[in-house]
Amino acid sequence: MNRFPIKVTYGIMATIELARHDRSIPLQAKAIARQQGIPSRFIEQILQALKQAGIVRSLRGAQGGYTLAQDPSQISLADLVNSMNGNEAIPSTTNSSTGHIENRGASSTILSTIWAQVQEAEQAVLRVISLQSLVEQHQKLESRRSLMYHI
Amino acid sequence: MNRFPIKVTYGIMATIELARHDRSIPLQAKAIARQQGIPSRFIEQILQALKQAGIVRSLRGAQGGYTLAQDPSQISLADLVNSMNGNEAIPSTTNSSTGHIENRGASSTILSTIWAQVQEAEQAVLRVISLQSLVEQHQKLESRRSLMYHI
DNA sequence: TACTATTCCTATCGATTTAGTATGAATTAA
DNA sequence: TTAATTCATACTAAATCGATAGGAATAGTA
Repeated sequence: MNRFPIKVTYGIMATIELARHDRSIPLQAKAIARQQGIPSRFIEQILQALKQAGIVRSLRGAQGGYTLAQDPSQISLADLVNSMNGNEAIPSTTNSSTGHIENRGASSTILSTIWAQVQEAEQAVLRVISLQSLVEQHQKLESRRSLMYHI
Repeated sequence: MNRFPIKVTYGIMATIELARHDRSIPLQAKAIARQQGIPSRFIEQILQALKQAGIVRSLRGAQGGYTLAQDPSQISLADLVNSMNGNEAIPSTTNSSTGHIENRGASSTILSTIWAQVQEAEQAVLRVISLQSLVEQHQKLESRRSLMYHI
């Protein structure tokens, strides 16, 4: 079961769609929504996040829409996932009211560093997967599926 | 910042406490709660989960409480985290109403396998950390802290 | 036996997060 | 000028998280 947040899933689906599309012609949020079965008002918000992260470019107005800002081979899954997870706000360890270093329990200190290792392991997996490879896998699956219906 | 769910964090703190405690004498939920600053009604629930997973044993009635079911060196962080995350319910890919294989989109299929890789990477990190080592790190941190206050 | 301390079971609750809608302003090609 | 589109912001329903609550079951002890 896919357990990425739906926002992340939709965002990836959208970028796959953009990658399959002619890069010189903007693709509208509505079109992406229709092709992938995503609520169009929702995908708009997600595309905003992708834009803030510099993954897509947008063109406003009639005939506007979205295009990829980079080559699919240069975009990693980590880029995509991170941009939609709202990029971790200031992980400072100081207490803002006192200005002192927070005195958390020892267990909390230990678990923080372990959590960091877990995060890094996840990032390592995601970094080596490019949007390019996602698109290729996508093509393979789709064609295999159409073959099956052919029999 | 520690981003494990609080349930997981508390459960780990509880097992550390149990590991530091004489294994032949049951330690009460209330005692653990007091020592670690955890709501006692809450830690009870978490200890139930740890019991279901076979990590702790319980004794009911007066003078009852909890003990570790295994040696701290035999318990991995993965065991702890998994037991409190409510052990992934039946990840079947069949649609229960139709009995047919679910026809998810290609992207969804791809993301499922990627999610599995992410999960495995996380597990790999957690598997190599034993409760034993957590306790040792805990001791070190505590003694370093008491030294600091000594100066 | 009665009393008390404890685990165990299940329900409820408030706050936060997630997933999605709604409304409409700003922008731009035609 | 119009229609199509992104952009900004607010709202809402449902799920999940972090607990709290009440009481049944169990067991040591007087």
